[in-house]
Amino acid sequence: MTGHLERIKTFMEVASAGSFTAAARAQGSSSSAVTRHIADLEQTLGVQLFVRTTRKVSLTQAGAVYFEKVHPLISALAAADDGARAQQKALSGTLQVSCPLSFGTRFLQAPLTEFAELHPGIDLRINLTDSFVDIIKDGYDMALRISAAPADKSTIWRKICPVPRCLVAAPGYLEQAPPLATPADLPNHRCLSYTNQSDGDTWHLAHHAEETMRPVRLTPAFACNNGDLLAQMAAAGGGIVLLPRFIVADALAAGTLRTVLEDWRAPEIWLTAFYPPYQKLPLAIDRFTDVFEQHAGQFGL
Amino acid sequence: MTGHLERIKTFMEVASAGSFTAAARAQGSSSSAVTRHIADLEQTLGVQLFVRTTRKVSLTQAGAVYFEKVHPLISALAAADDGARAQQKALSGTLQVSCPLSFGTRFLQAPLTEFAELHPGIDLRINLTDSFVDIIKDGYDMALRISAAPADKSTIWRKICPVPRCLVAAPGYLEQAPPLATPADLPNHRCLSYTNQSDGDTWHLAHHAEETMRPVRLTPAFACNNGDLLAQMAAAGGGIVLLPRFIVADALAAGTLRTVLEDWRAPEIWLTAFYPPYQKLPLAIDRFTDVFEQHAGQFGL
DNA sequence: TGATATTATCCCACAAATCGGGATAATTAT
DNA sequence: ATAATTATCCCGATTTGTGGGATAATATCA
Repeated sequence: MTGHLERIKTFMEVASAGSFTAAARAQGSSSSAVTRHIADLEQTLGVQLFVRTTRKVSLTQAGAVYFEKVHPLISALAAADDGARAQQKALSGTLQVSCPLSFGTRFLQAPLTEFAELHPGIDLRINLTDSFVDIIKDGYDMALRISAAPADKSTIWRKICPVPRCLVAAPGYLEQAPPLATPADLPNHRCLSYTNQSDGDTWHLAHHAEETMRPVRLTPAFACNNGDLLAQMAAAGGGIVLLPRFIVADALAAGTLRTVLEDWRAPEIWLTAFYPPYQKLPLAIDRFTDVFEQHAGQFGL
Repeated sequence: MTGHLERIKTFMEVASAGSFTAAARAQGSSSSAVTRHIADLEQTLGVQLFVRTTRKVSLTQAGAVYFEKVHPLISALAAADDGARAQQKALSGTLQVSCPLSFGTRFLQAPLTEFAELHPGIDLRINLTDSFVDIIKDGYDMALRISAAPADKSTIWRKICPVPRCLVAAPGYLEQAPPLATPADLPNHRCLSYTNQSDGDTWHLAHHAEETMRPVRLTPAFACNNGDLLAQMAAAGGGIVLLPRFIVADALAAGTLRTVLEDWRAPEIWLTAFYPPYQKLPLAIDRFTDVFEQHAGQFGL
């Protein structure tokens, strides 16, 4: 029962050549193989496909009908194979990318525009969200994330660049707030926590180049999974917040926020690209990563 | 490289089931077989079809495209197989039959009409000719012939019924002709020979129930490959002719021809059906033979 | 957080299918 | 009549495929 397709191919060869031996030659096999292929096919179909003497081979009516039906199918199958082969190197189709919202609205336009110009055949689908999508289940080709240590073992990931963070608060808040000289003072403050990663209610801070991080448990006054809204809350005097610098850069320049505890640093977090566990990335994904990384140097994080 | 179709089937099974082991169960094989089928397919296509961890299996974009292309093709292939299977028992399609002209014009209408009523799905193609067609090359499903001993080894044949022959001449011819008492007198006569079979210029005759035939070499006055025309020539006084009785029956009744040498008989010839060298005849051919044989008893040959 | 269960993959020995070559019988061409 | 071509059959050898167990990874559940 195995090798059905090969038998059909032999059948088509014989039908075209009009001879078993000619088909064997054309196929690079032996005449016994051809005989058996046809015999087996006739057996499994229960129909005689050829009427044959030792000198003449001719399609039966059933054989002719079968040939007509099967011929375009085999061609289409081969075409499907070729199409699949081409897909690996295809710069077409769709490219589904997930990206954090705050980051995407600030930095994605330039690389996207360039990529779209370079590869107009690719249909870019960008999903801006701050939640961690299931790359495999939801069919993403790439997911950009800003996180500490990629622990995901079911994906491929690649660090793009570090994302500096800083502690900020509104000048108005600080004026009326308790003193703030070291992280030990933080529990007395209103702190706004980012609730996407695991534990937003604990900050880890280290002094200068000190190695070990010290955990600081805070009493959250407000929690949100979006950095921009956290920054707005802080600017409105909501409290202290630990955020990527790029999110608060404008507010810092405008003076609506200012940094606190500048001598302390939080653990490094990275802009990281996650991919489905391909053994070899399709070319389109590769190209997108190239373009994106090229722009990453100019983000000024 | 062999077993491509089986691999594709496994691929489709996995794509549907969303799991290798589930596909293995559904297919009645082992998970190792499934793994290898997919791996081999990916190898030959050069594309990763599934993105998989030990817990999740998901189609890649290339895999999804391949699935969409391949799915209808596999179904169509299976349908083609089923179609071929049905052909053996099909009472549809065309039935190409060759038949001698003189015979066909006299006896074919009734069985054809009945068969057409019984099997309206079959497209009957009757070719009336007195020459021996190449059943295999010209794609006939059946060829009726009137001949002595079927020597054709590349076909299947089946005797339907004997076709009595008789020697006849016009009364007008006989009045002015030399005496005719035994075959030995024939060389002195004008004889009309039928030139389809091998040797029309030699008649073999035996007296009564005598066993051995005696060859009589004649001097042909006219030769033709059509019995009706020979009969007309004889009726016009052209000479003596050896013809199937059914051809001259009307002329005998009308008196335009009468039999001679009634005590002598020519070798038996048979109405015979020839078929392509099928190992098992398709049902449509069988049915046609049935109807035809049923009528053959009433031909009154 | 730790233990359990599920899963894809790898490895290995065994079984099965396939192949090619030679022999055979049939048939056509010379 | 002879030779050449052809489909088929048979047989030994090779290739291929398979299933079961082991393994590593991962998700689920307590």
